[in-house]
Amino acid sequence: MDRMTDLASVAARAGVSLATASRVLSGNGPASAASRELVRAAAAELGYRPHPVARLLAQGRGTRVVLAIRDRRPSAWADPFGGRAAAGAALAADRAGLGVALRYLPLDCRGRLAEIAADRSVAALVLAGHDRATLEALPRGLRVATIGPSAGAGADVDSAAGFAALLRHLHDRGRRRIALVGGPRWLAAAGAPRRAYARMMREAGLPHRAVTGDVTAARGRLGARRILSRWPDTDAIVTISDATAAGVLQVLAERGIRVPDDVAVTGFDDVPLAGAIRPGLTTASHPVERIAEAACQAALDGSAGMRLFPSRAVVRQTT
Amino acid sequence: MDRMTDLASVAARAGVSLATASRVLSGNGPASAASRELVRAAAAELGYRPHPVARLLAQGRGTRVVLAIRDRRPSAWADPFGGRAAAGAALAADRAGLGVALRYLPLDCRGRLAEIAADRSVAALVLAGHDRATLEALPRGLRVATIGPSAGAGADVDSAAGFAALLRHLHDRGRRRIALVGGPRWLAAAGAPRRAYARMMREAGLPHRAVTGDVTAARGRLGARRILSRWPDTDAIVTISDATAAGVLQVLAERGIRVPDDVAVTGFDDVPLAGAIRPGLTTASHPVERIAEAACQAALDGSAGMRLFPSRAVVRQTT
DNA sequence: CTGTTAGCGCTTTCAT
DNA sequence: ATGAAAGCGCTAACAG
Repeated sequence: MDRMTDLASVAARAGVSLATASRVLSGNGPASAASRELVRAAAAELGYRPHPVARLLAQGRGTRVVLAIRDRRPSAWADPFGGRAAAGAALAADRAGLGVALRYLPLDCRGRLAEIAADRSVAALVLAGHDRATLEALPRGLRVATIGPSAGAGADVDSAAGFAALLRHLHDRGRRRIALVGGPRWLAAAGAPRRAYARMMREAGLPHRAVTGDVTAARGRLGARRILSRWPDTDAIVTISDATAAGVLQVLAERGIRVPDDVAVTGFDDVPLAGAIRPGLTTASHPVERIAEAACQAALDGSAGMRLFPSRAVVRQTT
Repeated sequence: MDRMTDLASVAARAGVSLATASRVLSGNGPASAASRELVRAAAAELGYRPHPVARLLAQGRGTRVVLAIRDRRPSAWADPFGGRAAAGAALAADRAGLGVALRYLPLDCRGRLAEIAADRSVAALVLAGHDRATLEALPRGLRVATIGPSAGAGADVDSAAGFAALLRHLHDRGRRRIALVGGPRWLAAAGAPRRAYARMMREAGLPHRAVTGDVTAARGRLGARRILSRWPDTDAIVTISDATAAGVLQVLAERGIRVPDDVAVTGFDDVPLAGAIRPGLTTASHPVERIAEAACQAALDGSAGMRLFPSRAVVRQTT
């Protein structure tokens, strides 16, 4: 591969200094219309391509954004959510000439965060699954955005609203004994649904029937069994993940309980197969890629403020 | 944030030259045990962290690996496969101090490939969905690995074997009139299953019954209807994606055709919900993350040779 | 508005 | 085995 043309060649060809060429091509600093024209032309003729790495080094900025998920399970990236987030972030990073790296963070992640901050190849950090304490332990001097609630910059999905919409839908359909297979405390994403459920039940004067699950079908089965034995007259079961809902559906089918006639069921997330199975799973869909994209963008821009994305209820046949 | 220690400080503290410090810390070039010890100690005491960007610039290498998928649909990244591949690649890239950028490539992608090659921030390209012509159009002087068949470096899933295993399983269960909902020509990943099907049917002396679909439930429904009207005595339907299989299952259910008693069905890929629904979908599972990881690694190492990963049949209740 | 000149932090010849 | 010095390609003060 023959040597690629550099800024110096462009400057020479345009008859201006290196600095001027840099100014017009990078868009920073002043430049007369005349030289701007000259430099542009020279760059085009020479097929000049800036060298992002050199630029970043000179500016002291990093080359990649780290997308980190804090979770109890080291396999957290295997969740359907993980891949979608990675894809969204990588798309956004690409627009900035950067790349994204994935990291898994244990629940206690102070050390890891410090490591990330010390890595000068890191341009920004996008954090998911954090709690209050994590946010406070965030090293200063590191561009950060969050996926999920936080005071700083980032993006989030309004899962409280989405979950509430699902509950309201059930209520409208006449369901009054609604049970929840919620998530464990450490699962940050499960907090909003749990609170939305508690609030709705309280306000509507309905009984609070919650058991703890996670995001697997196995725990969905377990949850359903517990619910049916503790509250046999339950007429709806809401869950925090589609897989959990699928587990619930299994138990219901085994026991000859009709869905949605006897018991309605809802999932959460709208994974690929949710709409393809029969009965189609009522759930809420989340623009995960766009959320990750927005968070990535926010981290890079250093813009403060949270952007909230909708959690849209998708009514199918299980309700 | 106070200024971070650089190599010069380490060298000074160790009482050696910058060059020597560089040699021991980067592991390239000779160094006496004595100075090695000195430099290591100094680095540790100072909490020295190398600056990856500077290193990469000095070496003239890029900072990110581009993961590009060639497809007819610009939305290709939204496939379940996309996110998993992105996650795997980002994990591998991270280990090398790099990041991953995602690109969509149209079927005719020569221009795009040239662009990628001209971008000096690109350390390597991992290509998926390519065909023969694409491989030949690959710009020289660019580290490349493929996900999918190729003569060079990369990783692939042995989907021919996986699909054949599924067919053999059906045959063992006594199925003799097996129909295929295949993929369109342009969908590279559909080639191996199609050929495996054609070959198996021929060798077993069974009738060849194939219709064209894609990776959606809608085309699965359409495919199933076509198959049932053209070959009403079909006793098994194999597909190239779980969503397609789900579509097939819908049509079968609508018509009161029992699964697997009357007709067996198989999917392909083992998406998250495949095992959670009832009847559980028989399919083949693919270590997509590990494949992307291996391809990424291969591209960065510049190591030639393809690594083949198994496509493992997962028998559940639809067969 | 423009040119000169130092860096950015590390690698890598080239002598010694 | 080691050191001096020349880059890698670009940006950003600083003068003018």
